[in-house]
Amino acid sequence: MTTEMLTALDQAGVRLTGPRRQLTELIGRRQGHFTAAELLDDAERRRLGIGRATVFRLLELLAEQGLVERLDLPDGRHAYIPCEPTHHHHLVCLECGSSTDVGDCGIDAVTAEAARRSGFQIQQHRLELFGKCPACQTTKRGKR
Amino acid sequence: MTTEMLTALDQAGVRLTGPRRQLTELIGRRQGHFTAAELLDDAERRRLGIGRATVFRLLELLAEQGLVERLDLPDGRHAYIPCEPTHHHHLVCLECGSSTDVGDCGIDAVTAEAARRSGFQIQQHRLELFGKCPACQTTKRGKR
DNA sequence: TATGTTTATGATACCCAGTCTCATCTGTGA
DNA sequence: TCACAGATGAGACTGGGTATCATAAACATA
Repeated sequence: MTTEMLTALDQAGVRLTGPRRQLTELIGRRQGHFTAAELLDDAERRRLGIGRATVFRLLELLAEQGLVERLDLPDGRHAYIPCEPTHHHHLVCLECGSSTDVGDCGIDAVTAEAARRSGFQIQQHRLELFGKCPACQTTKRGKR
Repeated sequence: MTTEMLTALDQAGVRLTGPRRQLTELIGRRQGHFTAAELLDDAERRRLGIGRATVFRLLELLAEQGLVERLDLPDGRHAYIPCEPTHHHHLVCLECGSSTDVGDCGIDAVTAEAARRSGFQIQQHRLELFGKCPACQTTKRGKR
């Protein structure tokens, strides 16, 4: 995944700097969603000397490329989640934080129906699903 | 709407204080979504002497009662929107900020399908639709 | 391989939304 | 009208994110 991100950044015409390589590496090691603060912690723990601003700048870049998405957790926190740059929705496990992407699942019909009822022209939508992943269902306890 | 909010607050067993009456009044005057800062501005402009904390406390209270909902706008800002305390979704006009509630529109089928594909147990979902309301479609320009 | 330009960087100050604390005030039930 | 739990405002604080700016590093070119 790290390599995917790096090639995507390269194609976007930005420089492949040390900090960017290291941070994508760290993102690759994480599974599930993570907050900017967690990523920054990772970097500090390894004494990479990477600044706050650089972390946010990279996340913004990755978000622009659709390689990462900002997520609003039900508890109000913000998280980032690595993903494929196609339109999709996230299914987030509230216990362990892991997530899966799901494709359309018929959401277009829903937006069309809402548009019909309201007269709105719908330009974008956001659907986030929260629950319990298969692993956490069987273990009865979250991994984290 | 102001009265609805007040009776709901009363039934929730909290006190109907001056600041709460004034703030629900201000919320009633606004149409569409508003940010906490805007509400605070309203209060300051009228020299009501209402503190930041009180505004946030009231919004939290109203949110608990389902009379107001927190919304994450596409630009990342947070807004609040007055609404009925039943499960529904919001359709928000990106031009004038007005909004409508829409009922289920078949979203349950979508979440069921996503659950089937992923194996997740879905506990909650959030669907937000953004677009252009009928009025803004005809005027070609936003009201705000 | 050296160079020069352009982009990225880290430090730090800052901004904004929201929360916490605490002494004071006020709604409300008796 | 009184007593007191609950609400208030001021202001400090937190946490996520941005702006600024002098310095450093990537990389196209020679």
